Amino acid sequence: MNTHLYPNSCVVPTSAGNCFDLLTEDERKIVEDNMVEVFYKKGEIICKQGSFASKIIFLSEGLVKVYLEGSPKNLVLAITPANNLVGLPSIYEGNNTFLYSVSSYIDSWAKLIDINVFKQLLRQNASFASKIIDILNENTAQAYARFFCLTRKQLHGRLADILMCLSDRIFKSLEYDLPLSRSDLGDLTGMSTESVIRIMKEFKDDRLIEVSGKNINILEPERVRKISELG
Amino acid sequence: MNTHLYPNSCVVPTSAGNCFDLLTEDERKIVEDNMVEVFYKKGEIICKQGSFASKIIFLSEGLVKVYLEGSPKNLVLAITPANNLVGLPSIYEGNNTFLYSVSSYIDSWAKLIDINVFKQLLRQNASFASKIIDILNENTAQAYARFFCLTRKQLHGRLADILMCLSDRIFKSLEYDLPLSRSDLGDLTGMSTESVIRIMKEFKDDRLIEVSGKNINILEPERVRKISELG
DNA sequence: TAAAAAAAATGATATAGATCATCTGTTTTT
DNA sequence: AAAAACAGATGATCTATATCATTTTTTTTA
Repeated sequence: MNTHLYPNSCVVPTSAGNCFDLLTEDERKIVEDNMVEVFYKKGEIICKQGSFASKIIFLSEGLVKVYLEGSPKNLVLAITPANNLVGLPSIYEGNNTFLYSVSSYIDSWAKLIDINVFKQLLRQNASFASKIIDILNENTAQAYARFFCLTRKQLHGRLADILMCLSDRIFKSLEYDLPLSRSDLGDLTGMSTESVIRIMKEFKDDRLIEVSGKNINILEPERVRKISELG
Repeated sequence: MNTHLYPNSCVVPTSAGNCFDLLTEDERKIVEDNMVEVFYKKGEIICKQGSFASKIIFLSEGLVKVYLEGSPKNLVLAITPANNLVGLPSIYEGNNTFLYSVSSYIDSWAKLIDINVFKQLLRQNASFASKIIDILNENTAQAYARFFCLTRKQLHGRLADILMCLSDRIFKSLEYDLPLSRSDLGDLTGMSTESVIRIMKEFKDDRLIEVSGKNINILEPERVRKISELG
């Protein structure tokens, strides 16, 4: 048994975009009527850990990070691209506060849905509830993979994991313009900014990737993947 | 913001024991008819990560660990006492294998419920589904707390966290006979056996705890809690 | 377009915690 | 009851990675 069962841990695999298709016409109308769409500038906080959770967040455009607050360093649980739900764990009856904070990496749009309306839909529409359970389980699987990545892999593996994850799941291309700083990457991989820079340079010197400024080009995806798997 | 929002991360707070109360008489009958009760000796594997998940596990008696397999070291996600459901994430439609392995710390009894029957109940009984969502969210909150503990706290904090967690949530007493070896504790806290022993000795020398063999007595719970909070 | 601020880069140093080696008790197994 | 295996304990050493200090480059602001 090795670690190759936990690749691409930074982000949830599929989108929750179509979960509302399972609602009836009437139910969709209720959602529409109890929803506002809000714009967030790059870097803004969308929800704050510990605050009262009155909304479920559907990210319609953008890219956000989901993180636990901690001093001196936060812990990034996931990065979430467009068409995903955020804040689902706060529908748990015993806890009506946000488990985590969410902030935007880039300009983003979110639809905020009233949490009581959402809960009511869960109670009355079992196939919708079933779909939400699927999404929660996907999130759990991702969190476990990430948990494994950050606690069992070392720096090279963690950075390789993130680079491939961004390529596979966010940008869907081997070349991409990273909207994150090296310090953001450090946050994401649980390592210091300096270590990110050093290991990026190693990867560059080994001709695994090409880096110029914000542009990343993965030259040897299979070798990078190997590094991510071996930790 | 500090870490005191994530205490007691080793184990899920409440029990799932009563979730079946939300079923109708007929539904409960269906569960009974599609369930077997199995005994597991101490140390036996109850389910194996990656294997086909055909059952949901309800632990009726005992104490188990839920872990991800990894070489050279596994990652313990949670320890779960009696009256809890295990294996819920495998009800996710896209993935019918166990996300994790489960093995018993002590002799245990489990009721194995057919997964398709379970899924059918979710689809037809929305308040049952809603309760299962609550349980999943509780598990998620616990996993995040543990994630934080293992990635942000250092050894003293992690060991203090486990000792208090066992006291608060499993044994419900400041004094308890630990059914785990020092090496199990290392697994649980993500540290080496030697470090567990060394830090236990420090706690003992500081008169925070009393240790004789398997017996642990927490003399200064508030100070131990403080150490767990400060990392 | 100059000045200021932020991000990236790099070398030197420090350290938490693992690993290794060894020893002593304590259970299992034969 | 002897042998073997295991759990606990302790000191010495090693290493991955953080932290600190400084410099260079890029971006933002005035």
